Amino acid sequence: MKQKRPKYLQIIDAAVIVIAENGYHHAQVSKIAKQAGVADGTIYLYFKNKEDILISLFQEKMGVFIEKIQQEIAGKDTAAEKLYMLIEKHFSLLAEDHHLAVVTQLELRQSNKELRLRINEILKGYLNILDSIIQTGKDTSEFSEDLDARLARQMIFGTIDETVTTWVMNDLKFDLPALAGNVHKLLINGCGRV
Amino acid sequence: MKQKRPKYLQIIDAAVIVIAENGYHHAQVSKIAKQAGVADGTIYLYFKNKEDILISLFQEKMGVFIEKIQQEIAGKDTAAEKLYMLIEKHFSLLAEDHHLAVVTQLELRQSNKELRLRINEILKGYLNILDSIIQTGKDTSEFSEDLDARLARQMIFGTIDETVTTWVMNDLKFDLPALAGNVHKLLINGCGRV
Amino acid sequence: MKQKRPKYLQIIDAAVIVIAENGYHHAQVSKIAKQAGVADGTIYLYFKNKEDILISLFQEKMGVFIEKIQQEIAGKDTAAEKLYMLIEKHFSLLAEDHHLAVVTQLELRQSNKELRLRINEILKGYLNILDSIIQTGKDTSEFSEDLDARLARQMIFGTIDETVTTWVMNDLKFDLPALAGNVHKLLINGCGRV
Amino acid sequence: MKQKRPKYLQIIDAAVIVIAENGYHHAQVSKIAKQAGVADGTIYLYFKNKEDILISLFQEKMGVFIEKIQQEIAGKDTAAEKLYMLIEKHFSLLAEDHHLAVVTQLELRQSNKELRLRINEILKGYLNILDSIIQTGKDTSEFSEDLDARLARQMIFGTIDETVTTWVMNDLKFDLPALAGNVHKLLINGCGRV
DNA sequence: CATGAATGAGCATTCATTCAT
DNA sequence: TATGAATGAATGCTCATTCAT
Repeated sequence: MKQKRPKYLQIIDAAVIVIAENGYHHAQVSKIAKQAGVADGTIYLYFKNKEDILISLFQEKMGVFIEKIQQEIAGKDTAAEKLYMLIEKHFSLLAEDHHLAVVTQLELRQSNKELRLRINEILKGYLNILDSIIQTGKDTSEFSEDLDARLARQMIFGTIDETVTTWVMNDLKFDLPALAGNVHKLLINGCGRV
Repeated sequence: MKQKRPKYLQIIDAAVIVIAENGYHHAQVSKIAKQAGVADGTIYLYFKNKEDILISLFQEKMGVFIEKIQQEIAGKDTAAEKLYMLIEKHFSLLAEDHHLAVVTQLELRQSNKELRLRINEILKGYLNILDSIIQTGKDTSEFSEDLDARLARQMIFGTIDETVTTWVMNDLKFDLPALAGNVHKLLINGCGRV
Repeated sequence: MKQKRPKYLQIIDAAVIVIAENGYHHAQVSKIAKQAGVADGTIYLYFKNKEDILISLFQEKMGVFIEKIQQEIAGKDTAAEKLYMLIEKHFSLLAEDHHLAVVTQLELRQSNKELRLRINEILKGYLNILDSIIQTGKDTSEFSEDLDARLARQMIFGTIDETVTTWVMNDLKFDLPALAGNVHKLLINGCGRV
Repeated sequence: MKQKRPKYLQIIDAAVIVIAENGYHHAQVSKIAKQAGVADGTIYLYFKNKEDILISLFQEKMGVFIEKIQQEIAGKDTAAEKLYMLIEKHFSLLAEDHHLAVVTQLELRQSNKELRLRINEILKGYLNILDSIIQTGKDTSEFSEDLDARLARQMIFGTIDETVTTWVMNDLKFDLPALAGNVHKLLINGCGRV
């Protein structure tokens, strides 16, 4: 598996740094190669093309992201508790890695539609977690049973995503994890029984 | 009336079509000119450069968008009614103009950070409407008085935007305006008293 | 005759100013029109094309230049005196009109070979004066009778021209007319009997 | 030896040919690349931009030019002899390379002021040789001790340059090196004691 | 005579990808 | 595996000139 070779991750980490510091459109393959300490041609021994670097980057980072969140919510029983842990972890993981935050919220969105669709594919792992939380909420009667699961998922994801994007657009100045409580309250209200 | 600058709007409308059909990165100035039925050089009699076309496009279309929404909500008294009209109009206006929907949800987001910041500036007009609805809700006690206005705005905008983007990403297949009622219920719950 | 119409000279004077201030390659027809206070299209009622403006400019200004120099040297009897007056007048006329100096020494030389050949045609009037001075010198035995007239003319013209160009390249800082005496001495030596 | 950068000289030689044959303003980078037998992009591995090609061209060719002239005059004792060798070599070197003659006398002068200033910088090496010859002349009492060195340099350079330009403008038809003797006589007279 | 909106040909430069070593 | 020199397609913008009014 290519993931096991050290240069694979080395190049992905270099890509995150180069994209965060130079922006998506100025992140040339040669810059990534230099940052990774390899020759330009070496990139193509580990990735099919430039797009493959970006896909793999998102896949790799999102994989870790999802895994950590799942660990956090595994021990919780209620949907409310699970949702809180998800929001809190989502915010704190990005607050800990500014480069990654910039890359996922701003830069990677400048890619074309095709790449965005493939990124959406990867995102499904995250959305599945949301679906399972919503289902939990219905099972425990925390949420209304006729709650539209897809819309609820869009509300939760849209709200979290918009909040993070606003934070990044504001140059990561305010304390993102501190908002977890209020965001959680809003979303629980939205999903809850009236 | 804008009849005095027919070519200006002619070029903007051409840009929407060309970007929607070819994607942001393949929307060459010459294609826009051909679509508008003018010479390449004519573009530069009305716009400073290519970026100026995009800014102006967003400004022009968003201006009409905001105006129509404001007309809809002006006659309503409660925050709930205002919010419903906003969601319904937002969805139906985009459902009526698929080209514009694709351009604003997908293509224009591929622009660089600078352009994105200028687009955000223009978006503030829309966000101001949201703020005034939230304020109305607090005044009428529909919403909790300690509701965090900024987060509420992010939830409303994030949810609506995510819903529209999902619709566009699904090739505009499902009935977007039909979702207005459920989205409204979710958001009102979220903002409401517990 | 087109020369009699006031706008003809108005446009030529505007061209001198615009070229001097913006450089040959940034002297657009529209700038010249604006400086002359006429519409772009009006230029083409008086000149065939842009090149015609430049040719006419040189012709018009060089005509006055030659006339004034001829008046100065007409009353002198010796070649030495005539040459001195020519040098002195050449220097002082350009020192009096910095715009014209910049245009003839620097900017007009950036034109293509064809235009340069036509400018050379016009310059022949000036070179004829030099030839007549050299002939005078031979007649009066001031100059050696086997002096190569063409080379002598090139030496005189080359030296004067190089001196003026050096002055312009040095931003017209030093006192050009003050050099007339020394330049004259050098050239008279060069042409003179050994 | 410059064998280490064969493509560098290859491109410069191609540029001389392309500019001589097409004129400065029609010497596109792609034409130079094709003439040099490399891809367009390869040009930019060796030169910063198009202007850099022209600067380097002049530098490279003028460097060789100056070196050869210095070798010629090194063995001579008198200013007169040195000046003769300089003129003769200057004429014969250009007579041997018509392309280079056209490029330096006509085409490169069509560049903008900035480029011309940089060319003047490079020319200083040549002018320094003239200065040293003039100094030699003063030392040996061949030249008047109160000869204005700067004007003398301008006379020598102006005369030689004007002669070469006239030759180029006449389509290199007459025998340039054959003029060396007469030009030399004129200049020595000009600088000499009366 | 005068206007000025409209035209459209022309070109330097970047950068993802390849391949001989 | 690893290198890095070489490739070549692709595009926004300017400005001299025209012509309907």
